[in-house]
Amino acid sequence: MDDKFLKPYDPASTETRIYEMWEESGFFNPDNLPEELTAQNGKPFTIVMPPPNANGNLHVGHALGMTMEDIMTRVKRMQGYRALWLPGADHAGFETQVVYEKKLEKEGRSRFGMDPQELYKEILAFTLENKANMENQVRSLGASCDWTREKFTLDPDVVAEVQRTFVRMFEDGLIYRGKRTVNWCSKHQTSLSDVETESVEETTPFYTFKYGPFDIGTVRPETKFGDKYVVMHPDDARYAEYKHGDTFDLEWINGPITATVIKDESVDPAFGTGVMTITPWHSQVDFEIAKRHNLDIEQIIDWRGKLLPIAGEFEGVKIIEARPKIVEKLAAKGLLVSTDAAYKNIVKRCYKCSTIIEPQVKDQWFVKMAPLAQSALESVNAGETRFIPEHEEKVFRYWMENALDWNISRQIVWGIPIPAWFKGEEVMASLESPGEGWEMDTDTFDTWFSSGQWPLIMSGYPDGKDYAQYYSTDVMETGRDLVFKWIPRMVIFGLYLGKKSPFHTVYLHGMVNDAQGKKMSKSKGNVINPLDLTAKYGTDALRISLVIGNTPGTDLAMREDKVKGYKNFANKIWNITRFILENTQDADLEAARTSDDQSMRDELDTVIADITKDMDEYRIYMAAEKIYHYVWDRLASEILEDSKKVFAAEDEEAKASRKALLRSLLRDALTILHPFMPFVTEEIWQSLPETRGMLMVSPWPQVSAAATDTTHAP
RNA sequence: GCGCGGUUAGCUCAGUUGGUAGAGCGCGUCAUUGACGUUGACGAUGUCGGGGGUUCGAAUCCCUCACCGCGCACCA
Repeated sequence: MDDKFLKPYDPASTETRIYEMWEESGFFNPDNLPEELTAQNGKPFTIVMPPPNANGNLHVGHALGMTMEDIMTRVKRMQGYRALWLPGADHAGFETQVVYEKKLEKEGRSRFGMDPQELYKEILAFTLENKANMENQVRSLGASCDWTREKFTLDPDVVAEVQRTFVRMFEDGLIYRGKRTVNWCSKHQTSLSDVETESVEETTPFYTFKYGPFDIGTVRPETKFGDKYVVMHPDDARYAEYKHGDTFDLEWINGPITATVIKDESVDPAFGTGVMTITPWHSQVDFEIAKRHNLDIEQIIDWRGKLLPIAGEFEGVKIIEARPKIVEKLAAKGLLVSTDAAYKNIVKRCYKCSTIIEPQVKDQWFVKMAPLAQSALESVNAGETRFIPEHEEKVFRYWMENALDWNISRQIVWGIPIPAWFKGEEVMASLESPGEGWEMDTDTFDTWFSSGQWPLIMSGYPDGKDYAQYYSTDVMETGRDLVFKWIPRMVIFGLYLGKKSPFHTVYLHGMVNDAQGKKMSKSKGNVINPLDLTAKYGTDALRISLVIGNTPGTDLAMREDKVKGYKNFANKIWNITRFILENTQDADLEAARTSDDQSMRDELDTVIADITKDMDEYRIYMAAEKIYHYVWDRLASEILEDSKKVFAAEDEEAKASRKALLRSLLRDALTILHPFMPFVTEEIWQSLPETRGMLMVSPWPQVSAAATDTTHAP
């Protein structure tokens, strides 16, 4: 017996060595798997790793995802599949640019005024450094992914493919240039998609002003300078005397103006006075009304959030400061009818800096979502994509049924350039310049535009050697929060480009919260760093503590004492091995089995069959718990205790039988535990006299048909 | 307002097609020079959110109410 078993299990001196052995073996690449392993099955099994953002450290949510994906991959590999887990890294456009801008701020610098190319180079250097760091963190979690196939979203071939998709969609009429209302962040100076904003309910005073013969309500007096249309429902009897197109003169903020009556069915007669004025440039709804009636659309607020010359004396004032002054002025003119100070409304804010989003009208590229969403729904209806947990499918459907056209233009440098060209009013989508006088778009793609194509690109689309074999992929394992941000986009692109749903199963894990179940956040100071935990308790302990009791889609409260408990479990396995090796030095592994021992062997077979089924059905949390119980409560507490009596007695046949049995149980227990706790199990495997090669590529135990039939409880 | 989820032991949560409630941690008692004190044995604590229904039988299926969490939202 190896002397190392005389001391407690030491993850620190084990994990790096074991990982290097695995990585050097080449078995993370399914093309290299031993023939005798893949002979029984040989089918591909593919998981695409959600590419972590290369702009910082992994958080504990990453640790959960990586663990789940690694478990699925390892089980399939041991079952003889050509298991391929494809790692990647995301440049994470806006996210990374925000991180970098914060860094610049700390250094007293600003992106504005910097040469864009210089800024790009700086962020690239920053990202590449973080990317290497991130990759090592993924390794330290034990991830058995194929690094030889790793891609970065800014690799030249990826960029080229994403740009080709844009051109193709433009040619197919699925992408258009539109002058439309966008979510504008005046701090970050870019438009944002709807999923990059958050809506917060806030108390904002609701003012009612006299507007000629009408009373009109607003929470945004600062936008009212250009309001020259007054809108009401066509069937509102109170205003029947006013006809669509009537004009009238009135006294307004900066003097007399002429206003026009507009009748539009979108106005709710029950809200306020049933009359409103509109500011089409700074409101989505107003913009739609203006378009329906072909009305003038005028910008009031500039891109920095300051009032334009139309505001007269208020020109150049920040809107937040202008508001009370405008109310004051209207009140002085006797035009303020009432103020409801307790009014609650929804304010949209930038999800990164919480700056209030200013709707602005801007020329941007939009993806026409309706036909794409329709195909995604049809695919799900046809059962081509299955959600775990099932109820998440409803969330997916809701998004697909309500998908608005998607703004993919970002006014930031850190991203994939949009291959679009302008010449006067002319617009072209093309990888090359269409000719003289054409200027390329300076905008970059929304990151989801590239990450939406990730399963395709990672599996070699359109003509890579892997593509036919590994697309579509098997499982997409990711966080529940991405069910409407990322999943729909992957399905859409997968169907559009690859003609198949990009994965047959979507496994969504819940969010990892703190011990009290509260969301982790830097401001609360309750963030748990997974690497602190692995350093303290070992990676295996962290992995299995993230898995046991964690049902898909349900949030997990991360408690350090739980990790500590599973560190004890890793050591328990270590000591089980010590006991067995100490007592079976002279074992004949082929010794005849007593009937007692045969029934113990059958019992493990039943457990194996049971957890194999759990794994097939993605009940990973349950499989893990069953193995844990078998190893600790049955094997250690009962079978080992019983064995002490057998060894102390005189029955030589029983002793010989038991010795062989214990070795057999240990080997299979290590095997089924390996996907969950790969390091300690591999380390022990390497020390068993009867084993050859690596546990990582040892076959998953085969059990008899009788054991497989677990439906008939005794 | 719409949607989704949750409500089970002090805490965090399981409970796979309905068959008299489980785990970990915590708590209590006892044991142990033992493979392991990073241990073992035993134990206590639950009207399974409330109400109604279906059923021989409901934590589990249906209806309803309450509360908590999350997401979405172009009511000025």
